[in-house]
Amino acid sequence: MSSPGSDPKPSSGTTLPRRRGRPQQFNAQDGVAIAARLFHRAGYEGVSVADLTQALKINPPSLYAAYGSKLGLFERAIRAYAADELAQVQQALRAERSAAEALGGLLETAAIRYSSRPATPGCMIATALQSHDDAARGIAVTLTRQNEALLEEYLWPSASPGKARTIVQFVMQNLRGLSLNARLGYSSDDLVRSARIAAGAVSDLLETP
Amino acid sequence: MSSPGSDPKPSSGTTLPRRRGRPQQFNAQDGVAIAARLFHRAGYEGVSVADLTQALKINPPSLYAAYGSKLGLFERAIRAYAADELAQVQQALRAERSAAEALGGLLETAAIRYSSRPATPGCMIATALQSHDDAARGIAVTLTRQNEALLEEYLWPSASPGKARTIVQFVMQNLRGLSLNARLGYSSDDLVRSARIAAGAVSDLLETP
DNA sequence: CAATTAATATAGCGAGCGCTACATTAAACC
DNA sequence: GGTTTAATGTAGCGCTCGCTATATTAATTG
Repeated sequence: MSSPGSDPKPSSGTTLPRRRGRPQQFNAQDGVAIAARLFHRAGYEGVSVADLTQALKINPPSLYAAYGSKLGLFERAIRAYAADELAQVQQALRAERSAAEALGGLLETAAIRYSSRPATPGCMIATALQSHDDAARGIAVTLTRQNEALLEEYLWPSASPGKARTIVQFVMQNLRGLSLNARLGYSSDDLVRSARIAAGAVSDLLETP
Repeated sequence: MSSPGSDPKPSSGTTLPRRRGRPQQFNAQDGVAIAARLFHRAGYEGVSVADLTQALKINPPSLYAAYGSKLGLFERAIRAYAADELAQVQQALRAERSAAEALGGLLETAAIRYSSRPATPGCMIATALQSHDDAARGIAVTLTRQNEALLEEYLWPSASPGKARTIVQFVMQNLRGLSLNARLGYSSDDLVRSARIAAGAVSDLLETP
């Protein structure tokens, strides 16, 4: 009966020998994913604790026991989202092709991603960048700075540091514009068209030394 | 004593023969300008009625008597802002030069405008586009659609309707990205550099028929 | 001078917010 | 079984939100 293997919902990746006390009746990781969807759609302040507890089918004390606070859950949600996006982006960059092609692919796939799930349009991080809550926005700023730094380092073999910085800023500017336009309801085709124009400009920049 | 000329603060542009009742002790137009600054900085939901009454040095009933509601004041504020911006944009477009130069100038001056007043960075409309309040966002969407339509019509002599639409979407995407980057604290030089890259892409699009 | 009209100041309503005290329930330990 | 540990459900705290009822003040009107 008490064998570890019978644990139906291990909240961590490794199978633990189930702790004492009443077991958690919901999966905390699933909760993060659900919260991420809500926060992506409506932003940090657009989602209330009541919304979250209703979506996770738990009561407030369970949420606070599991995540500490609304902000704590938001941080876990946006970090999970960022890790997911980062994996996709790095896959786009790691492919054996030129930096121009890679950045073009990055822009184009972003355009598609931003508009492929109408319930969660745009980029969650770009959306969170404009929260009025200082702490929530701070988390988004930190994540976006990390992504900018990563892109910049990726470009160092292909461009001077200054030029890399310029290109990254232009790319981020367009990604953020794409995210906003996706949230405004622009079609996937429209977004891809605009992404390709930006990609062309990046390509020109990389070609002229 | 009761001559109209002695009216110290006519709330309307025309000098009225002062109505009956206790006179308004604040200038409603000034109030709109002050509110516009607050809303520009912090967005619709980032400014409370208490913030507004404190900034206008009035009590809530006076605000509601003058503007109807917080949303009413926001609408007057953002419309005033939009009219102001529209005048500057139309001046940029009306100049006798090519569409490419005009759009390039539009992008560049926007980059400068968005970063010239650190207390109110970015574009107020672009910022308001992401409010969580449906009514406030709706007003911003309406204004931005009007601006898009205007830009599109401006381009009709220079490009096919489809191409005009594409160019406008790309320009708006970059304006919105510039606005967000301005709010993130990017320097004026950085913004202008990115704006010029976008302008170059627009120029290319207009040159290739 | 009243009577009328309108903007003011005081004070607080109802609702929603993030969050928590408290008692209860369900598991592991001995 | 009894004890310990932890997650749960109920209920509601303190606060801020947009907004307003009420009484008061300051002007025009006759």
